[in-house]
Amino acid sequence: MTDVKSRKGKVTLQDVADAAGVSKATASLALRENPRISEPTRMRVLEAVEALGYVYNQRAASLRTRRSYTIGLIIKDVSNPFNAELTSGAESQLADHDYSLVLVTTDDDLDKQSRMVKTMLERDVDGLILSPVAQTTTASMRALMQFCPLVLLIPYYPELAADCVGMDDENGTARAVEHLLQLGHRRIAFVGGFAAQATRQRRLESYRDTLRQHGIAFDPALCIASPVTRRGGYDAIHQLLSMPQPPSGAYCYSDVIAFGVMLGLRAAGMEAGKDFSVIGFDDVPEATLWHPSLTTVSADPRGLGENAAQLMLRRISTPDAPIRRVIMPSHLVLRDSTAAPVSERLN
Amino acid sequence: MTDVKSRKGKVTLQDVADAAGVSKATASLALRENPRISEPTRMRVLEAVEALGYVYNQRAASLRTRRSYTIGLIIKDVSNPFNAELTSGAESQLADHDYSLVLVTTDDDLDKQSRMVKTMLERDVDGLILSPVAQTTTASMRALMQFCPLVLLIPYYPELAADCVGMDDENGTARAVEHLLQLGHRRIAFVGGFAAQATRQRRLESYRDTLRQHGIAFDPALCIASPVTRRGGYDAIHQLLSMPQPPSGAYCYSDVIAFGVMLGLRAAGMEAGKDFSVIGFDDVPEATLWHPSLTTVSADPRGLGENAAQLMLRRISTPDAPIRRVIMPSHLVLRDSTAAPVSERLN
DNA sequence: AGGCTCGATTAAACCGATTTACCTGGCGCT
DNA sequence: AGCGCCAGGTAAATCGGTTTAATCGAGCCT
Repeated sequence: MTDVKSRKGKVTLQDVADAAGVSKATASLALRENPRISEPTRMRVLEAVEALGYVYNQRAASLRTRRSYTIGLIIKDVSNPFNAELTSGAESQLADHDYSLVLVTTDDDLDKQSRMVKTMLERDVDGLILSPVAQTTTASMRALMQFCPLVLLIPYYPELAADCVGMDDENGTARAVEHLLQLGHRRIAFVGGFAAQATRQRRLESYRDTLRQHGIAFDPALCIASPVTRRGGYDAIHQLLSMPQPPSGAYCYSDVIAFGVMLGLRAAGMEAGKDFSVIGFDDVPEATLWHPSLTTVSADPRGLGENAAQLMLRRISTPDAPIRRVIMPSHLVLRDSTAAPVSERLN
Repeated sequence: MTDVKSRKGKVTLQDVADAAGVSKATASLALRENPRISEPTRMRVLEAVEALGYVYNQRAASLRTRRSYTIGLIIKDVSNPFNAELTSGAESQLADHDYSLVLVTTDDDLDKQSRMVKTMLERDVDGLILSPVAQTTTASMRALMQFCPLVLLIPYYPELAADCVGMDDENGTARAVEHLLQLGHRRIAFVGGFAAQATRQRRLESYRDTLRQHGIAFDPALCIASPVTRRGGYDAIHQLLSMPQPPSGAYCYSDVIAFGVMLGLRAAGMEAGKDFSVIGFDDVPEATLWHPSLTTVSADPRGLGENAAQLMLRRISTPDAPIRRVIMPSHLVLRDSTAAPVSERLN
């Protein structure tokens, strides 16, 4: 019986070579299936590997090959379902190509982001997929690109020549707002997020444009900023309902916000899809399951992660390929949280 | 202006040493704050680092130091909220100690798990946190432990001398079943999971014991196996409701299953917390938000991840420390999905 | 002046692989 | 016999750090 644990240190390629009666170089070439090594010799090496329980040391190899087969993913937080799906998509895509995912989170803190980026560079990842926190400067990202391939996630920076994958915020927003308009809503709130967020700016602009195209004036009082949490949505709807002329529907910055809004409605004795219409953004898995189920803009977070990984792999294999920006299509998923406004039905 | 990108290859420690007019050894020692290097010299090195934009290569260093500051986390799937929380807890705990998390998933497939374990060993992680798929043999885990420190997650193996963190399935289950009994339920189903799962075996046993202690015979027909998905719960409740003597409540293997059961009830024109009682396990964030909110055994997934990371860090710093098994306490969270059975209320 | 200590620095070995350039023995050909 | 060529293999350099043992000069003592 071959006892592996009896060896104090790890088994190295040199040990394998010795056992097979060849040189280290030959052992290396044999394992990498180089045709210069004859079949019988290769077999002897393979047997030695088996007998000694050798495990290849990718880390040592990477020093020479300059490939770590490791990609860093920097996001704000894994526990939220959108990011969890995104991570899952990226991980599986990378695993399919023998890359590993190093996951770090920033807690939406610029300082922590800087530290984490530094850590990743020191870990010598082959590339970095980054979902930058709001305050990240384009200059710092440009600097980062000099150190390793970079793929940007979600809030995309048009002025930065970097691969990125974002969502079609404009189209999704337009569909959502149009849906509410067609149902007969005239006072439609925009709920959640903060002004600094680039994504929110695009959606807000699109919301405003869509309203204007339908001859409705933009009312800043209907636009509520809030943290992207259920609590944020909960508080926002409370504020909206206590207005002299409350809205009859809300387009929310994210599903999470929309859930909060729905909870707030319930607390106020109202129900989404009956007394008030709610639309979210993201289409997280729970959206189907809420009661009522949530009408939302479907954003396919897993697809985002997969695409980001693919862009990264492409960039690594063809460093000089032209910049590619992937805009993931988003579409409105009609469910039960939207209906004609009460006033309309009374007529 | 110091132009970093103009350098073709990366800036190496040798470059720094040259710029500072010292040897590579001195530069290395200076950066690691070795007291043997005088302060003025250290300053010169630091300036050179700054001027050249040097980034430390942890990977190269690890070859000599035998520390990669990297921990592998192998779970079935990140997209489910329980695992997402767990991952988040582990990641933040590791990051606090300057370790990075390499995340891989197995899709609950033994074969993929083997491949991933191998990949992690080749990547030379300092330790492995593993949530083994059901069919994993103790022998294979024992073998694995000879290669790197191992912390086991969730389904713990009492016969294996390994650090592990699990949940108090017995106590949680007993509380859940007792709650239903106290409400007056007599026919209580056990829903979800497959017989091969060690965790399920423990819960099932505890369910049976609790019933017996209260003088209720175990009815195998009330025990439904199913995949751990919403669909699984949905189908199971359908099957249960079509029995001649259907149960009046169900203790579910996980919240996800419980959600499926609630959906199935709704599809059958019934409502949890009114016509039927449902208890879950895990207390995922959505549990609060369902309508009705879910009574469930709270399992603190984030705490599990944090504890696993802590065990790993401890094992690395003190390799000979005695084995530690952490059992996370679980307690019943009463919400709205449980109530006295209809029959009881008619009396 | 010679011997000693001590603090600061460095040369060189090392970690575990890859890769290049070189070596060697046998074969075919003239 | 002499030559070139080729298949198969290897020595040694390399990647970018760490670490040990040696060096070196200055200061102190007698």
